[in-house]
Amino acid sequence: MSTTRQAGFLIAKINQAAGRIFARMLRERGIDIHPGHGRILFVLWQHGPMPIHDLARRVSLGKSTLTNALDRLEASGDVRRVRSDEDRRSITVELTPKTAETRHVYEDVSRAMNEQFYRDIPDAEIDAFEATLKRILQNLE
Amino acid sequence: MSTTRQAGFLIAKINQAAGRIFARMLRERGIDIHPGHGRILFVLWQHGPMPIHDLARRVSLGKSTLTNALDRLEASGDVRRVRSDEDRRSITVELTPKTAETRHVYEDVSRAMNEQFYRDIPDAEIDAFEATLKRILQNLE
DNA sequence: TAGATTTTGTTCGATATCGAACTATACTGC
DNA sequence: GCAGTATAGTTCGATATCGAACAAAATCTA
Repeated sequence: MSTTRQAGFLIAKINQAAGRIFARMLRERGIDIHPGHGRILFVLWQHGPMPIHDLARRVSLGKSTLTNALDRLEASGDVRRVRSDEDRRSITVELTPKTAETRHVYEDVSRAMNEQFYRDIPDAEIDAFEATLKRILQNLE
Repeated sequence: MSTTRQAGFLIAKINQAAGRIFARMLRERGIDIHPGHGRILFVLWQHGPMPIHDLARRVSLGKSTLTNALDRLEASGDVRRVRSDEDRRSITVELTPKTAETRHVYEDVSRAMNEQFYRDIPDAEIDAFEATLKRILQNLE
């Protein structure tokens, strides 16, 4: 493997920069959501209610991070925790109606973010790029 | 821009997962360096001493984050802060000889990390991928 | 050259993230 | 069924990261 390979470094930089920009955009629109929490809502919007351990896997955050984040999202009225009947250990996380409003703003900002992200990059290159991202993600899981 | 675009989300996930793996690998080899601090050392190894504001730009971390991280790296004897003579506001950060030892381990781990990252992905695809990463980084700066 | 502006770094308070240890519940093999 | 193991979440302590406000030094402008 060549020493010129530096994907981890580049991705970390991009993530820092993109996270700052994304948080600022949301803040300017009156939504005070940290990117990590945004990812949680995003997954729940996409896939519906799910237990915490599934959620942790899908957003790639540690369990204890989820506990903390869900405490906060529950206090602000965005999600609910429901203990499962089949498995009394498991807790299902579901969105409240309140989040339907923020969803539009979140998606607008995501779109704007993507536009900046991919400015002047041809569609074919973007497709290839995202395909590689998915392969890398599989390699890490 | 299609709604199927989700680079930010994928990159955030990859960054979380890769960061955890990277930190664990370093810890197992007796080096207790958080990925963020590792990036700082990496840049200094690559480019030599530089003022804090340049460093912040190159690692894509906020100024106040750098202050904190450098306090820690200075306390552990890895870096030194030297106030510049030409510009009395500016502080140059330089590595101490101590870090020469950790550099080998860090580079070994980076290599191992890259291998896992890019497992089963052809070289041509990797080259294209990293080229796109660089373009995206420019779009965010 | 004096006052305004810009740049550099720090301080401060708030929050996110992690791993290790823990509790409670479920499963498994005998 | 019972002892041992595995799994789901939480708690706890340590650390990273951020933005806003600040202080000090340099630069610009009139």
